[in-house]
Amino acid sequence: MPIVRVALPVPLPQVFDYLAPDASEADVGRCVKVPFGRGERNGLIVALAAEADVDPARLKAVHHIQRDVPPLPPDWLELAAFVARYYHAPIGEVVALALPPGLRRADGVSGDEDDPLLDIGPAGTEALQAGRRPSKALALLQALAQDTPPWRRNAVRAREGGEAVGDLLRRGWLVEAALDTPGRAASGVLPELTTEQDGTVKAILDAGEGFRSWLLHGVTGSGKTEVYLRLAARMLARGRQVLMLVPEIALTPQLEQRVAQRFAAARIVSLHSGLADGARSRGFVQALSGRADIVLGTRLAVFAPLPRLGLILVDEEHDASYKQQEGVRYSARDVAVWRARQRGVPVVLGSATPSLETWYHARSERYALQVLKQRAVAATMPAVRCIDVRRLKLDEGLSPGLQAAIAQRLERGEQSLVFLNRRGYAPVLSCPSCGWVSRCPHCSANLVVHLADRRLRCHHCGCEGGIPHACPSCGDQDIKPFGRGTQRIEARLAELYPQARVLRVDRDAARTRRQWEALLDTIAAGGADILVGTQMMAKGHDFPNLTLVGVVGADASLHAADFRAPERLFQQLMQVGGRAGRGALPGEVLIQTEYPEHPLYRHLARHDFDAFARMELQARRSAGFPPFSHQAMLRADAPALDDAVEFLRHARRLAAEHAPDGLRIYDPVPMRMTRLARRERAQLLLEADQRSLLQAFLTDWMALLYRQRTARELRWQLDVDPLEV
DNA sequence: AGCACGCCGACT
DNA sequence: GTCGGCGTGCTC
Repeated sequence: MPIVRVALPVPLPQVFDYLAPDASEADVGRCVKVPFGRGERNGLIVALAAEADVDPARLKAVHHIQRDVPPLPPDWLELAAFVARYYHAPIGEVVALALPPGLRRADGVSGDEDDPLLDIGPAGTEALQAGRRPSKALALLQALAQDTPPWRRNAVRAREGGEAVGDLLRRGWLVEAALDTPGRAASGVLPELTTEQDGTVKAILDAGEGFRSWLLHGVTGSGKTEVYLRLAARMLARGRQVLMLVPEIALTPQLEQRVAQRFAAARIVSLHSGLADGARSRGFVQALSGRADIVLGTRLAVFAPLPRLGLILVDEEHDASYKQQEGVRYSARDVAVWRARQRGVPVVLGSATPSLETWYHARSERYALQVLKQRAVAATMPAVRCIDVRRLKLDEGLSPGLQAAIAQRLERGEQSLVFLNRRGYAPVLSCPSCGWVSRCPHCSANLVVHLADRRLRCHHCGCEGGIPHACPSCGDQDIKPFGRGTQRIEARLAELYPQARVLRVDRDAARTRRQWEALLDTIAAGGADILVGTQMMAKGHDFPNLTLVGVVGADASLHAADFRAPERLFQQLMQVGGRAGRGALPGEVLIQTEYPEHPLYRHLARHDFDAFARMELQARRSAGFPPFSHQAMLRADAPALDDAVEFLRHARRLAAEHAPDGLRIYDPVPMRMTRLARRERAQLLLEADQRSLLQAFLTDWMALLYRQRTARELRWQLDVDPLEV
């Protein structure tokens, strides 16, 4: 009687054995429905076993094996096992996170219908000429007629008014086109490559098909995407699949559009958490069955099964959103590199501001390096200058120099951006007479003043209330917002330049994708003169008429406790600086600072990422921080801090008993933001110079910790390679 | 994580 | 006399 080993979505570090009378080796990698406890669960068969690990009398039989979908291949199971092992997460939780929810339910997935290539048929050509009355169907047909055929059905569907695609097919306006190679470019004319781009493409292709990690370090505007597309084209032409990871959902539609335009014949699947269950399952199954040619998505797309995988691309590899910050805390970028090695394919990590880990790997020749120094678009790097604000009288945080620069842009009809990483009107409301400040009742944070909708709001737990008219503590009427956020800057700019159109771009102004796109459209259409924005503005959009970026309040990150703060600040400033002068007009970046001589700003002014990276790595080397050591963080949270700390002390004692030489165990400390949403949090840092030493220890330690019984209100989790310490 | 079992305080 | 508090233990 065959026994199957099933991974179940429970926080237990084991697999569970079941009887499966009709199971065979061909069922490994299939989803199953099994009885569990007194209920039923969906899981994944990860292996066949000859004998059960437990008393055979305890075995139950599986309820149902899902055989409508091809099983997940062995390399995928290995990938899940690796992630479970490396991040010390239960295999069942890894499987639950990697599989689309719909698929896991194992109750029939309609997924793998083909995505046919379409062209305009004779009836369509007739309809275009017939001068019919306007309709949705005709509008779509007309839009398509402006474009180069063929198109994938799904790509047509994704267009504006694309719901009419079925209608067009029924009418015969669109017909199935002949098969084509997916790597063929849609439009005959490709953008010409710069010498650098060309060299990079050649170097990566010439290195062959085997595993290799590449860092593609290209300044903003150097045309990294074009390099990705050329590489992808070659892989598609060879009949291979391409996996392309991007940081955030917000940026995927644009890229998807561009990829779809370039590779009309390719079946493109996009995978991200914003997708409905059905769409996510469909995409996953298309990848699994080998029908999808390109999988484009956010970090969870790294788990897409790809039988013909030929290349992995990780765009903006430094981006923090590749690291999951809850549950299984995996880094999609690191998993991508592992996967490339496992499958023997190249992986290209691209960034204008690489993470110092990646940059170090490239310098120490573990990764191959390709550099793009020139902007592909006809534009020079922006001039970066510090405004020393130490002896200046600021007007709501704006220096005379910055104001003059803005006024000059207004005169010339160009756009300015004031960049400030703090949304709201003011970070706190406070009473000057008794010292009361607006504190969040659930977090160790202040409530932020939002004057736009007259609310006090906690940016950490989301709780909010009205703005009091008098001090809740002493009754003084004279309570004031202290400090500055985007709303306050926006208001002051509107006063200073009444003729200008001031537009705020932050998470409050762009809460939905629709709002965000509307803002981008307004900016692109020249409907704004001055932008006030947070880091949302730093990413990937071209505003040809934007020539000035003013940076306000950056100094705060200069002396932050987190050793990665300078890295993030430099990356952010370089990214936001890259927004200036991407068209024909030269750009200027003005940084208001009290430390105009700070090396970080000096390197930034010279656009010298390498010098900054060398300096920062030197500091990390002497402090023994990553990448010169490897870290893991055990975090605990409970209603009372003492309980969290007590658990970590206990964990530390267990650790000390088993600790090998070379493992550094720090003391449990409250987290920087101790209280969050009514829970108090503490953490315990572990560090070792050798990754293998740390990993071996963690395996033993986790086994001990999983056996501990803890109070019900205490929660803990391990974070391997934590981003925030 | 769920969900049972199980043993002590204030209620129809 | 019971409803329900959460400690403890288990899930193939």
